[in-house]
Amino acid sequence: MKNQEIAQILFEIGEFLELGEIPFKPQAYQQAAVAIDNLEEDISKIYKERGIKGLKEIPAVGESIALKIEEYLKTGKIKYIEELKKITPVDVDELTKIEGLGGKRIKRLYKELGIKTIKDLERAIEEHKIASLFGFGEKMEANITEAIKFLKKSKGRFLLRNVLDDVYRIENIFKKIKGVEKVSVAGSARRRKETIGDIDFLIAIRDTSDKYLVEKIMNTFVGMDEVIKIVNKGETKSSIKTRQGLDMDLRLVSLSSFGSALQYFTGSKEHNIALRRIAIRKGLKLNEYGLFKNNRKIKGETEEEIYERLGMDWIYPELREGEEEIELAQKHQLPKLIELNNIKGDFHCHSNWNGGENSIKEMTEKAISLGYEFLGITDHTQSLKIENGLNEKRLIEQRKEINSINEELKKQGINFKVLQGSEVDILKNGTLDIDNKTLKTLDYVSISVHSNFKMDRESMTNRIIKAMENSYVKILNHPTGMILGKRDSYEVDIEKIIKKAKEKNIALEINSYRFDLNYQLARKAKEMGVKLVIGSDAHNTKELEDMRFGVFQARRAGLEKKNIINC
DNA sequence: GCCGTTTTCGGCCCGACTGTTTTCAGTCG
Repeated sequence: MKNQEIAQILFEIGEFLELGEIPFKPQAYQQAAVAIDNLEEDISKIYKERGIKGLKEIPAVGESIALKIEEYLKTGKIKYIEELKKITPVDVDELTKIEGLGGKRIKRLYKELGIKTIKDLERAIEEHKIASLFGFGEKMEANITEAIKFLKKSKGRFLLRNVLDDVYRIENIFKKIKGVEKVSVAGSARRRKETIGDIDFLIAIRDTSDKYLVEKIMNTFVGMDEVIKIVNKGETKSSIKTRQGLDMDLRLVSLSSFGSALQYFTGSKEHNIALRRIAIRKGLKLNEYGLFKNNRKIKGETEEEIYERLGMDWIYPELREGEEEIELAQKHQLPKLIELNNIKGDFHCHSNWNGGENSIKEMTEKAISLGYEFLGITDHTQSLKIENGLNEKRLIEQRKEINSINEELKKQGINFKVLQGSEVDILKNGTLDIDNKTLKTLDYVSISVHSNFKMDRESMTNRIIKAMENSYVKILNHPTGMILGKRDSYEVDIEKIIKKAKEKNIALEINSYRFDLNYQLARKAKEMGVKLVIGSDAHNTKELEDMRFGVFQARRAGLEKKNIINC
C-alpha cells in the first residue's frame, strides 16, 4: 500500500507550507494526509479503478491534491515538494518533531542562523546563539535542548502500530511461496514491544540445500516494493532497508531448527541469556540451531519442546523480557494472558459530538462488527475547547441520541448497548468541569488530565487524587499523561494514584493510542489489586481496531482477563 | 487547498499555555 507514503509526503508539504506565510493551505494538506492514512482501501487501487474522480472522493482531497497523488502514483515523486525543498532547504520534517518548534520559529532559525537540521541546531545551542535571538530566550533554548534529547531517545525505533500491518502483509507474501513450511516474525515485533528497532522474519523450509527455493525466497524478499537498499543477500540471511527507514532481516532455517531459531531470534537478549544458563546447568547447550546434548541435537523443531526440556512451560513472547517469566514458567505459574477476543467492548472512544470523525451510530456499527457487546462513548468535556468538548446541556442532548440508537438496536434484536460515558476534564484544582447533577445521569464517568502538565509532583498528585474522590468516577484515563514517542509523563506519584484507585474501586486505563499506562505500571497495578481497562481512545471507526495494541500492552504486563473490566 | 451551499466565494476549531514581552507571538491539541 502506498497510502502511508503518500500521506507522509502530503504531510511534509503541509510542514513546508507552514514556513511560508500562507494560511490554511498547510492544514488542507495535512487533513488530506490524515484522511489518506486512515483509508481502509489501497489508494493505488482507487486510482486504477476510478481515476482522479475516485481520488477526489477521499475526504479533504480536491483537484490539486488529487493531481499530486496521480503524479506520485505514475512517477514516484511530486515536483511540488521538490520545489518547496529548494526554496527552503530545511529538514522541516525533522525539526518540527522538536516540541516547541513550529513553522515560524524554524523559518527564523534558518533565515537568521542558517539552521537546516537538528545538527545545525545543536551547534547553535552550544554556541549559545538561540537565547539571544529576538523572541527566543534562555528558557526556550533550554526547552529545545531537552526536546532534542527526547527526540534522540526515541529515534531509530518505530512504533509497532505503524509497522505491524506491514509485518502481516510480508508474512503472507512468504507464506504463498510453494515449499515454505513456516513463517514467523521474530524479535521485538513478535514480543509486541511498543517500539521496535528492526524487523526479523524467520522462514522454515524442509530442505535448505534446495538452491532453487532458497533463491526464490531471497529474491522475493529483496524484491519487495518498499526495498530501497539491499544491505546483504545470502542463502540463509538477507537484510534490506525500506523506504520508511526500517531495517528488515530475513533468516532461513530448516524445519528441524525452526523452534530453536524462533526462540533465539525472538529474544529478548536477557531472556535468552537466562535460558542458556539453565541449559548449561542441565548439561545442555542452546543455540539457534537447537538444544544439544554432547553435540547431538535433541530438540529444535518447536519452541514448546525446548522450553519443556529445560523444565518449564512455554512462555508467551510478550513476557520474554528476562524479568520474572522464567521463574514463573518453572513453577507453572505463568498467567493465562488476555486475548483480543476476550474484549467485550470499549470504554473509551470519541464521536463527532466532539473532535471525533464519525457519528455515534457509525462507531456503534463498527463496534458491533468487531463482535463487541457494548461501546462507551466518552466525548471530551467543555474545558477542552480544541475538541469542542461538551457542556452539561449538550451531554443531556447526547443522551437522547444514544437512547434512540439503543431502542433501534433493541427493535432489531441486536444484543448490544451503547453507553454514555464522558472523558471529563480534571481542572487544575482537581475539580471536574461537569457538575455532579449531570455526571449522575451518565452510565459511567472517566476522567483525564489535559492541561497544566508542568505542575510539581505533589500538586499533580493531589489534583488527580482529589478528582478521584468524586464518587461518580469509574475510570482514570491515561494516568501518567505520557504519549509514546511524543510526550513524557507529567510528574506524579503514581503509587499514590494506584492506591487511591484501589480504595475507590476506580479502573486505571491502558490507553491503546498513548501506551499509558506502560506495561511495568500496569503490572504494578495488577499486583496491587487494581482493575484495569483497555481503551482504544478511537477518534474514528478505524481506530477502534487499535484495541489490539492495548491488548498487547496488557499481555506484556502479564494481565489476565479477570484483571480487565472490559473483558 | 478544500468544502459547502444561505456555492462558484468566504470560511477554515479556537482557547490555553509558554516564554517572551509590556501586550503578544508561537505552538499545541
